[in-house]
Amino acid sequence: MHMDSATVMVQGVRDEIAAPVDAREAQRERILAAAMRCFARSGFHKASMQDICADAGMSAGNLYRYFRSKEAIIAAIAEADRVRNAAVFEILERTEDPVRGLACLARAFLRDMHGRDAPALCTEIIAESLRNPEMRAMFERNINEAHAACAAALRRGIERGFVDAGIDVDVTVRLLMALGDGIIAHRPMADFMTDDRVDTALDTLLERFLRPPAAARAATAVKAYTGNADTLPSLQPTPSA
Amino acid sequence: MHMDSATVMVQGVRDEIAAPVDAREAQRERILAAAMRCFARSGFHKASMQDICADAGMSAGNLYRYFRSKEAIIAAIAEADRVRNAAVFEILERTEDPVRGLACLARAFLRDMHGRDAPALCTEIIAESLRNPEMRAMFERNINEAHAACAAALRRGIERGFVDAGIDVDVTVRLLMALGDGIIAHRPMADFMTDDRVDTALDTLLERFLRPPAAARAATAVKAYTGNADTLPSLQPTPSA
DNA sequence: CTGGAGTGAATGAACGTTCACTCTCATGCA
DNA sequence: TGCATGAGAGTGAACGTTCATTCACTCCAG
Repeated sequence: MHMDSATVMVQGVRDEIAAPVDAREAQRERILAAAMRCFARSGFHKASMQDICADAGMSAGNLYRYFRSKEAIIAAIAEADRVRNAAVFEILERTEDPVRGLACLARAFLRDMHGRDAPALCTEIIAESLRNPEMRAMFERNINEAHAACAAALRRGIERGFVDAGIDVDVTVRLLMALGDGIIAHRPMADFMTDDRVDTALDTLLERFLRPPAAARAATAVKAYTGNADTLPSLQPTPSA
Repeated sequence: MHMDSATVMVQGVRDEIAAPVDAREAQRERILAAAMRCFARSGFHKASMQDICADAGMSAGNLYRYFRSKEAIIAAIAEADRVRNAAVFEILERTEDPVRGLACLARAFLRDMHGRDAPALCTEIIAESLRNPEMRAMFERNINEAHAACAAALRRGIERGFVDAGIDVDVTVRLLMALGDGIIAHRPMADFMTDDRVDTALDTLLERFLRPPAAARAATAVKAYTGNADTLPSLQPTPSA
């Protein structure tokens, strides 16, 4: 935080300090990568600082020059998770039809959460959030951002006739998030949950759950979704980029 | 295990040995209850045996007379969880329409998983299953039982026209389980997720996701679901009970 | 020669587990 | 009845280990 604003303020002499700052940041990220592997392998509390040091190829004393404590490392990981997630949720703002947007987002989310480490880490963060108040505050901030983005998209979709006006938007959004986190946790334990089968089923679920019922759709002037489930959503051109 | 079969074999003289065996079992359950509180509060690895002893009102030495190790306590808790879950999934076998059966099951499941401890414990078990192979084996046995029950119910429902024949049964089942576990984890962090709002949304989701599409339904001779979402499923009379 | 990068042994606390011990009480024997 | 016996319930200090964290130290570039 301090680093970031300092960097901006001295941008004119960036060359003088960029090297050391970047080196420091690179070391921090090396430690974070090692910590994520260890935490995914053993959990926050069973993984020891010695494990992280060994994985990062670094002595304990040196590691403590970059992170004040184990808690600080955990917090940094949760924050990195938040930033990465926030990026994924921007898909919704660039998509006209929120149902297709959610399907696209789900694909991106599930692709991001592949591998051995990501699911274990994600689930560990949630489990820890249910007991550690500081972790919970962090996770809630994360999830409230995502919730706001999804809810706004759904309400926009309702106005434009893409989405059933009868749904309970807040509960629906949280149900979909719960589904996402649940899939992340369950997928590594079921080898038949391949990407394409899950994608197809999720498409069907989203289309049927969120679309206005046929009767209501017929009565609506706005033409709602009529394409097939395999088409990617048509992205709106983004004015700023 | 040994105790159980022994008890059966000497049932004629049960009075002589019933008292000590029951006392032992009562102590074991007292320890398990304490351990569940501690594990829910701090997680499997951060909760210490001293914490559990204090919560159970018992010395460390005595506790080890009832459980060989901390791992053994964790295993016993996971097993108890499995047994309790298996009971809930029997609802499906007593219900003609699996969509209503799943809605009913979801209600029972969410009611069971209330309180402060149950969600934290359930999530902790899943998180631990993603790294500890022994815990994973136990959890997979648990979930495969449930999966089989759900999948059988859905296939039966497809034959009878209650459920869309086009769904991917295995993936759909696992998606619904993921949704359930996700709700358990998310609900404590969102106070608007009240029982009735979640139940209503889940009813809608299940009805729309699983029912045959309107076109297919009209072409089917079997009359599918036509009741409203608030009605409880009509339970079939169970021949054995 | 100064200051940041990096080391690794040392520290005290806390961990899971063990063990020598006491207490209680039903039973066997006088 | 009165007493010795021993098995099971329960205790809590002690064990060796591992933990997160610290610190006196070396190294090296500028």
